[in-house]
Amino acid sequence: MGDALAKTGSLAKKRLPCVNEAANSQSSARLIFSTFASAFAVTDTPSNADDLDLTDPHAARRHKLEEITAKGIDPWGQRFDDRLLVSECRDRIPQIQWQQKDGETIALPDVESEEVDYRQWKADNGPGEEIGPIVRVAGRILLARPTGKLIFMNIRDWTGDIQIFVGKKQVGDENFDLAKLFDLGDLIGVQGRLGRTNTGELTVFAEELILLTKMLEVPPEKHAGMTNQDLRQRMRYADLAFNDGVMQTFLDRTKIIKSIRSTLDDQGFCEVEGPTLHTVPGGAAARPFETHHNALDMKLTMRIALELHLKRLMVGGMERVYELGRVYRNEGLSPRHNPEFTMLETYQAYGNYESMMDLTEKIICDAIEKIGGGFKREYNGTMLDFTPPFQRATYAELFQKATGIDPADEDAVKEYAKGLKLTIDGKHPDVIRNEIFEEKVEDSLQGPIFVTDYPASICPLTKRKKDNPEIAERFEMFICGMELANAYTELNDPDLQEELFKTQLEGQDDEDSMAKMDHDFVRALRYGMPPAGGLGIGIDRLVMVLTNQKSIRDVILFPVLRPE
RNA sequence: GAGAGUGUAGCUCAGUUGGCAGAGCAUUCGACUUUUAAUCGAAUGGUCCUGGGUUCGAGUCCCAGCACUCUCACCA
Repeated sequence: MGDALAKTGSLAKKRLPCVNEAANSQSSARLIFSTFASAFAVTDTPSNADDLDLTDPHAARRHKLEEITAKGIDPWGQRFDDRLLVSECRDRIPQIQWQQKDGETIALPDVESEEVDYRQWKADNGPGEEIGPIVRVAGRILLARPTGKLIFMNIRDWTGDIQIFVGKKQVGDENFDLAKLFDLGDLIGVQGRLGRTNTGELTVFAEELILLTKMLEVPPEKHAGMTNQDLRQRMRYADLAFNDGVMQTFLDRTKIIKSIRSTLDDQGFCEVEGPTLHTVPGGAAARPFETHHNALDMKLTMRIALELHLKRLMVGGMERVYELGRVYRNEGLSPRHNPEFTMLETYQAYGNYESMMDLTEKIICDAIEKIGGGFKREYNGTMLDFTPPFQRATYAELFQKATGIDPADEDAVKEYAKGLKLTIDGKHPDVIRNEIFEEKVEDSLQGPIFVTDYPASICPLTKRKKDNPEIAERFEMFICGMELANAYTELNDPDLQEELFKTQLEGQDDEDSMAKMDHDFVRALRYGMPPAGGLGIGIDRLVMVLTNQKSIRDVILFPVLRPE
């Protein structure tokens, strides 16, 4: 072992002019690299090679890194032009054909099918040879099956996996020696013919191998992957690179968000960016994160909602406006809560909560069409049907159905609350009603379902029903017990709004209340905000439901974690 | 913030009544030119989360702490 190292060491000095003919041959890149190689060769490599424990996976990778450098190959790669994505290789499958000796080409049989034995088929249709396009692919090595003078590898780019065939005779000694220095997780480029192996597997038959980047860490277990939740989130890069389906979930998230924007844009909505630093944390009932502005020496809070600034813009005449952005709430974590999360809020002048219901359906159904999978889809083991229109029911109906009591009967409600061991002292009747509702109804709403017409006093930013001031024109949409959307016919009476800000709801602490006085907002309303419908959608939760992920942390790339 | 569970090799996990620390994958060496989580043979690899305690002896029992997961609370 020591001998081998000594040899490669001297080799490095002899072969300083870059011998990596296989790599990209931009001469400037080579020039830069030979400087790199010489710098590396001069820098003393560990001399205690005899002590190196090569069965330590990390040490083995470091050692291969040195051997690669000693060959004059840049282990960190160069620009790699004209490559095809794996998905594009799949598009070229029809170009793989069988050419008989007389020059006639015939299509391959359905090699993917169980019944077809491609090896036998070739014998029956021979003599001849398989032909296919020359392709260049790049990706991360996920699996390797070396069989002597032959190596099968599976590489992955962000569109899929493909098999690589490396034969010693086919690629030549130099390429083959390089391939033997590849480890699982390395990023490589391959040029070769696209074809099929005897077993019918789509394969790039390598003619040229290029190391694009060496991986120095050890990959997770190749079958089980990285299952530890904490590690997955802490090292999202490894989770994305090695765990099946993770990339797809996040690409779907992007598709969903793009789809939401395009649905709204198509209907004439205008996207804006409100401030994330607020002086009054309004628009929702939540504890804010606090921060401090040095030059102004004042307290600022991170926004907990988008609402009040979007409504100011409605006053200004932006008749259809939305923001799709991050809000921050200083509260507990759970599989459904992350301290920062993405919300859509949108407002439509001259609409009401019913226009928002239609819009919600459209937003969700459009997104489903973009990511595919149909309106009937599974979430967490239950089948959900998103075929519009979604189910609708009033708050009172659902309350009555679940509890058997009339929500208008205050005494009966109080008795029921006592039965649930809820504390009712000093609480507003609507607050008690709502606690019962949350306890008995919400969790059981499989949905998607719109719950409409909430008690007015728990909705301080909502317009009351014309014929019943006790009821607010509001809906919430639930799926699997999760609240996904919340919409109002927006309150635009400045005096009533000011009144609602002033009167704290009975039984609610200041910090629990939505009713935080925002004088400028009330002034804005006095300038005249059109009657409007407003809608908020929890984007992370929507993505959870549409991508069938149980935890919000599986749809947020970098959820909040304690430091390592 | 409360309760329950988990923490053992780089990764995934076993570990019996308290009695020498185990497997698979990965890694290293050997064999193999159409493999499919390749296979076969051999080897290497440990702060058993941390700190105390009980004991002749602790991965295992007790106490405290840390981290994660789940449930609940706050909340969307």
